[in-house]
Amino acid sequence: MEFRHLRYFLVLAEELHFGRAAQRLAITQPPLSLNIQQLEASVGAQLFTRNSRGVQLTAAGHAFVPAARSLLDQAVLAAREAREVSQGMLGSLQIGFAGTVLYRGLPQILKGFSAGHPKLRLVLRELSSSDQLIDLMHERLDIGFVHTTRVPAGFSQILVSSQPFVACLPADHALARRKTLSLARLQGEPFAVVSRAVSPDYHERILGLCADAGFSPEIRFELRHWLSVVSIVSQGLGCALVPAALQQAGLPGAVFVPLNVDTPPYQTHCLWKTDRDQAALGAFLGAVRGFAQPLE
Amino acid sequence: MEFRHLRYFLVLAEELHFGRAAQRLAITQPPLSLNIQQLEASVGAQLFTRNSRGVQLTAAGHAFVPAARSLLDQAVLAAREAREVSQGMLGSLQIGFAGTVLYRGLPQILKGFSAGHPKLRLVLRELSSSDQLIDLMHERLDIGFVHTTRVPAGFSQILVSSQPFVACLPADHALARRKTLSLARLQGEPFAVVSRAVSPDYHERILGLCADAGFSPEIRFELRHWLSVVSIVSQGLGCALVPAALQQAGLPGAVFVPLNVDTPPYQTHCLWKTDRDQAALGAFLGAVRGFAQPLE
DNA sequence: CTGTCTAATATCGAATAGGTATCCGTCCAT
DNA sequence: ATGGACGGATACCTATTCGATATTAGACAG
Repeated sequence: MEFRHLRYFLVLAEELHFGRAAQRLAITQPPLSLNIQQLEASVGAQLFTRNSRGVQLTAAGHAFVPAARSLLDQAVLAAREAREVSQGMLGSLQIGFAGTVLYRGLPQILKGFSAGHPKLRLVLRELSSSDQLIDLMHERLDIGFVHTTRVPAGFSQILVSSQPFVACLPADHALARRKTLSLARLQGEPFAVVSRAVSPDYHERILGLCADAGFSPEIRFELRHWLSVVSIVSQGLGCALVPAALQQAGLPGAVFVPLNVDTPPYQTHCLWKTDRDQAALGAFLGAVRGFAQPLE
Repeated sequence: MEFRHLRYFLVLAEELHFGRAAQRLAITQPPLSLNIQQLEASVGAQLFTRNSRGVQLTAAGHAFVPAARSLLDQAVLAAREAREVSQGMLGSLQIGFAGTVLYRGLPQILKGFSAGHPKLRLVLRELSSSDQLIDLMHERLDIGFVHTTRVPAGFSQILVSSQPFVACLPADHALARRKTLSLARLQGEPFAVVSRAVSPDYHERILGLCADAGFSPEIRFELRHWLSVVSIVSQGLGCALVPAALQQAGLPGAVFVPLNVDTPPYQTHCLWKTDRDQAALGAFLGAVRGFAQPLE
C-alpha cells in the first residue's frame, strides 16, 4: 500500500467514475484502474463494485474511506509538526533557574518569548545552580539561569544580570536608616545565608567579603532559599548580604543598604550546552540576548 | 513521502547507524542514505544529525518517530478492518422486524449469530412491515422480518415462521375453556385488531376470515401493536384473532383457542434486496436459514 | 445490430528504487 | 604527522514500475 493508492482511492470514492477520477488526478484511466486493483490486492478486499450500473463502494470500501483520509491527513500533520519543531515553533524547552532570577528578568524574558512562540511549551524548574549544571550536563535541562561562575567546557553563557551585594537589615535595626554601610559594622551580627550545599559560590563569596572586611561572620541561619534569608531578616532575627535584586521581592520589615566598598557584582548567567542546536533553544537565547543587551 | 520512507526512518531511528539499519532493512547503505534525504526534503526538516560522533535524532526527528509509527500501524489496521468488513466479521447490519417476530425466533437467531460474529453490530428497529419495505428499498435496512406477502421485484425471502391464527379470549369468557372454536361463534364480540395503517395485510386477513365465516367483525379497538391487542383481551375488553406465537408473550388473563377451520397460516418472512452482496448479510442469512430449516 | 460508453488489458517509454564502486570526512594508532 | 579503518555521501548502472497510448471486452440504447 502506498500513499498514491490512498489518494487515488479517495478521489474515485468521490467520483465513482474511473474516467472522471483519473481526470481529476491528472492521470489517465488505465493506471487508475491498475492502482485500484493493486490497492484491493494489498488490502485483501474488494473496495468497489464495477458493473453496468456503474462504480459503487462496497461495505469494505465504505469502511476504508475514513481510514484512508485519516492516513493522508496525518501524514501532512506529521510533516508539519516535524517542520515546526525544527523551526523552534513547536516543542518544549526545559528551563532551570535559581530563585532570585524571578527578580532579575526571567518573568520578562518568558513573557516576551511566549508571545512570539505560543506553541512552545516552557517547562520551568527552580533549582540550585549546582543542580542545574548537573541536569544541563545530562541534557535533562536545555537552559539554566545560574549564579555559578565556574562554567564547564562545552557550555556557552550570556550575562543576564549583574548586581552588587547589599546589606539586608531589619527595619528597626540601628544601621537601617543609613545611606551606605561599611561591611565591618556588621561584625558580631547574626548572619543568615544560603547554605553551602545549595549555593557554594555564594557562600564562599560572603565569607570572602567578610574576611576582606576583617571579620568572620557569625552564621546563625543556613537556609535553602533566598526568600527564606530575607524573611529571617524581616522578622528581626538577623542580617544578611544579598543581591540587590531581592529588594523587589517586597517583603515588609527588611531594608536594603548599599555597601560603601566596591564589591565584585553578583552575576546571573544564562547557560546552555554549546553543541545543542535546537531551533527552539536558539530562539529562546535570542529573547535572552534581547533582554541582556541593555545591560551591556 | 512514502510508507517506505517511514519504515526506513523508524529502523534508522532505532539503530542510529546507516550500515546496520540498511542491513536490518535488507537493502544496502546508499539507498538508505538517499531515502532519508528524500524524507527530510519532503518533511522540510532535518531529522538526523550525522557527524563524527555518529547519527543522532534531532528534536524534529524525535517528534516524528511516534507519528511515523502511528502512520504505519494505522495503515495495517485500516487494511485489516476493510478485510474484516469484506468477510462479514466486522461492520453493522440494519435489521427491521415486526413486533411478533420477538416470539417467532428472532431472539434465537440473533443469539446464535452474535456468538459467531462478535464484532458485527446488529442494529434492530421494530417497524411495521410496510415501513420495513420502504426502508429496505432505500437501503436504510439490510434485512427485514415482515408479515407482508406482497414482495416487490428484486427481493429475496426466507420463510421464518408459519403459524395458524388462533382466537384470543379473556380467561373468563364463556368460550375460553373450549379445545377448539368455530369462528362464527365470535360474531358480535368486540374485536381488537392491529390498525390497517400498521399492518394492512393482517387487517385484510382478519376481515377475510370473518367474511368466510359469514359475518363482519365489530372492530372496537384499533391498535398499533400486537401486544396491545393481547393486552386489551387480557383485560376482558374484547377478543381477537392473533398468530399462535403470541401465546408465548405470557400475558395473564388471555387464553388462546385454536380454530376448527383450517385457515391459511400467518407467515413471517425474512426479506432482503437480492443484489446486495454484503458478506455480513450473507452470514446472517445463513443463521436465518439454520433456524428456518427445521420448519420445512 | 450498430454505435456509444466504460472499465480492463497490452504494450511501450520514462521515472525511480536499489545495487556496486568509490569518494570524502573523522578518528585512532603507530 | 601519517596510514588505516570506519561511516556516510556521491556517481553511475540496472531492473523494476509507473503512467501514457492503443486496443479490447462488455453493457446498453436506439
